Amino acid sequence: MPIVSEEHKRKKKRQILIGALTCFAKKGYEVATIDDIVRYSGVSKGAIYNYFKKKEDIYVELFNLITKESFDQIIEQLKRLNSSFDKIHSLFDFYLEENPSSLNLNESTIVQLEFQLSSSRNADLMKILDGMYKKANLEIVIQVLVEGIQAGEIKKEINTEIYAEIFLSFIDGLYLQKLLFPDIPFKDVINEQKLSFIHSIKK
Amino acid sequence: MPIVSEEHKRKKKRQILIGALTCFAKKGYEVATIDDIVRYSGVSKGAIYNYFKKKEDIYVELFNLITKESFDQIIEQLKRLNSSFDKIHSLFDFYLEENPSSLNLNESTIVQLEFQLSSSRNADLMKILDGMYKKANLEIVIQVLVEGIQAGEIKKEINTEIYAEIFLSFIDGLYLQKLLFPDIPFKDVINEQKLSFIHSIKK
Amino acid sequence: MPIVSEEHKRKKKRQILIGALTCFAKKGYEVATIDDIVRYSGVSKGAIYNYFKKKEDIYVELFNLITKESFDQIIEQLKRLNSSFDKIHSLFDFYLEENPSSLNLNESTIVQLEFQLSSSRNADLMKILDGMYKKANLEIVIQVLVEGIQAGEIKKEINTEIYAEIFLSFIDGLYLQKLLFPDIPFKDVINEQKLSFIHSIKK
Amino acid sequence: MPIVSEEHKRKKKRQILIGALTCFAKKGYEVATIDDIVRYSGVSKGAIYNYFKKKEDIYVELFNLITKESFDQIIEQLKRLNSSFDKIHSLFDFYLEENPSSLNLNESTIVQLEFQLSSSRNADLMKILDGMYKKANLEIVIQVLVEGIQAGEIKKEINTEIYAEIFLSFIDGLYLQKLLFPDIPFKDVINEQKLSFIHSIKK
DNA sequence: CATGAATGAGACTTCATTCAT
DNA sequence: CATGAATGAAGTCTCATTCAT
Repeated sequence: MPIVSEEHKRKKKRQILIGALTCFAKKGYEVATIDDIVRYSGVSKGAIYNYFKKKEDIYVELFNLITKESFDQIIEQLKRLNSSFDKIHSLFDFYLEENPSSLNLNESTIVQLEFQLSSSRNADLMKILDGMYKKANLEIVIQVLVEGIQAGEIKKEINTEIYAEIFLSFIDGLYLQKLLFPDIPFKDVINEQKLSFIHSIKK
Repeated sequence: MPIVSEEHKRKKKRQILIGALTCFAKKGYEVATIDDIVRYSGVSKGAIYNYFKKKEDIYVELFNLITKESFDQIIEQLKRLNSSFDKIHSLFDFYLEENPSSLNLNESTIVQLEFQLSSSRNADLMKILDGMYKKANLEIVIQVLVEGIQAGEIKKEINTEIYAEIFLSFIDGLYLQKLLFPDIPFKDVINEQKLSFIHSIKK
Repeated sequence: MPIVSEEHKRKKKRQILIGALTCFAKKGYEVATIDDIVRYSGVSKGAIYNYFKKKEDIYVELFNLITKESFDQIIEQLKRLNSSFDKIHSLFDFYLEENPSSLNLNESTIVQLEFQLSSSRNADLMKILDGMYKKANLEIVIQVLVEGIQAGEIKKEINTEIYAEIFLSFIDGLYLQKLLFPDIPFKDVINEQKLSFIHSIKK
Repeated sequence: MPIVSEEHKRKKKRQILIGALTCFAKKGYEVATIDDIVRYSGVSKGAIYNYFKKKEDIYVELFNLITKESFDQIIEQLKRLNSSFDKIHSLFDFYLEENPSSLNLNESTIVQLEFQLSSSRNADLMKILDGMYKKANLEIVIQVLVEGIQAGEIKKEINTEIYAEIFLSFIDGLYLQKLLFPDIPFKDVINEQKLSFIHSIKK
């Protein structure tokens, strides 16, 4: 099989990462074993170590993948909208609806949450998260708010960073709540907060 | 008749739990070892196993302890206040300020977050969390809102559960954000969201 | 069993080292496994790691032990002799006769040879060997020669370091030859070289 | 008829062996990996396994190669000399000077030493070494001594085998010492031993 | 023949738990 | 009850060897 295309390599890596996603989501990074990933990805142990030098690297690359894919999707989604408020609606909705990514949203979410926790204890992970996350999340929201101000739709007095933080805190927290209490009517919770949020920033 | 007093036992258990709190906060439940707890608590390994049957039991009891102490404190704090809005202010502030508990707040917070994540993967933990957490958090907020409605300070149309969820999601998320970006002006973020929140429910 | 005497600990360590000696001698450091050492020492895997942080540490401590024991024995043996030539005879004989140490001489020899080879490839090992070996071997021989000069038995023109090197090279090489060709009459080889050596340095 | 010429095969094999020589010298047989050999030889892993059935075979053939080349060189060198003492001088000098072989002497030396150690633990290797080494080394020295006796230059009472052993022990040991203490003035050590040796056998 | 991706046995090491003292 | 040495299952990772292309 050797002398294999770059394409093949990328596919194999993705196959491993998707297997790892399920494992890490189900059991958590520490508890999930390489053998679990072997089982879920269908890739042999040796092959996994051809693509990743150590378990942690799988974790990091998986986080990058998840973040990048959701980032791309948000960007795509926002491009199609004009009004800032539509965009804000869209942001609120984004994180909580199934989307067409090949990555399972629930799995991605829990892995992302755990990665964030891990990062708070590990300087190396933190650096990665800092680079990825800030761009991928904080900046997007700030950008939407800034555009809204420029378009005269949003009050210019508001501190965009603070409102972006409010938004992200709410979303992150909602993820957690959803994990814990799957039965709560999250749609309604989102809608109420959405209104509240928009009301606070609307001109 | 026990050979050592119940009092002594309780003290020893607490000593272990406080050591464990630091360990779990610093490294996470899976990575922290019993030997770490030995080091941090000053209690020998054998003794630890006299008080707890397994590592997980330490985790569960620690979570109970943290939850109970913060619960007691909140209740205490709320009792001293009359207006519903004062209580809501107080709730917002509670989680983010140092408080007089013997338990370190930052440590408690990260352990609680991790426990919640663990719960979402482990039915046994989930049952414990379900019992504790709902009471200790959701119900408190709902209770404050209900009292506010009865006192005529808060709109009676609002769905108290939804607003309690909004509150908790925001707080949980803020915890995470704080772990990740310790430099952000959280006081301001809280104040803005506080205003937003109160505005939405005020009569 | 805990709260155990230092004596007990030293014994256990020695038990492990003696097991390791056999394993390393039989298979070589790289090929011998921790499980081999478990089998030969009768000490469980976990216990071994209570006494040694890693496999290499066993190797190093074993080398130290072998070196120290043979050093002590040589010193003891030399102390009982007066004439320099008796001492030189004794040195030649020392390495090739069974001695009363609890350590098997053949095993010790091959482990020492391998350790020397390893050292030439590993700076850390080299440092250890440099400290131990030089003192333990080169210095002893030089000392005997210097005393012989002072006593007027040995020519004062000779370079003691060079003759010590000749002696050690011969002995080291003889070890190797003995491993390879156990049937050769080593006693005779030693005797001839002994005469030759003494002749060269005798006043 | 073979698809590639025997000549090509021999060249490729030699290329692999020379790469392996560097690897085994640098890291030792056990620690050096096939991938190391791939890197150093520039021959792909699959190709290596076309020419050698297993790693050990590379080791054995490498040892054969080294031994044969040095054997040929010594023979060549000795042929040009007449006096037995010149030959003995030449033998002493041979092992410690750079020579025109394509094989690096230092690398060859350490690989040879390690191979000898390995042999003492492995009957298969021992058989190979027994065949090669005895011819290549012991016999050469004996032959020179015998010729010296016949030529009336060397005492006829000496046991040639014993003196050959003395010579080889000294050389082997000197190799080891050189690895361990590269700074020692080996030229002087050799010269002294040379004189000693010749003095003992001279008529 | 050449290539290098794939395989999995097996190495080292850690750590929750037990138990002799 | 307290202690910490002992245990061994189980995890991560390496690497000789195979084999599809």
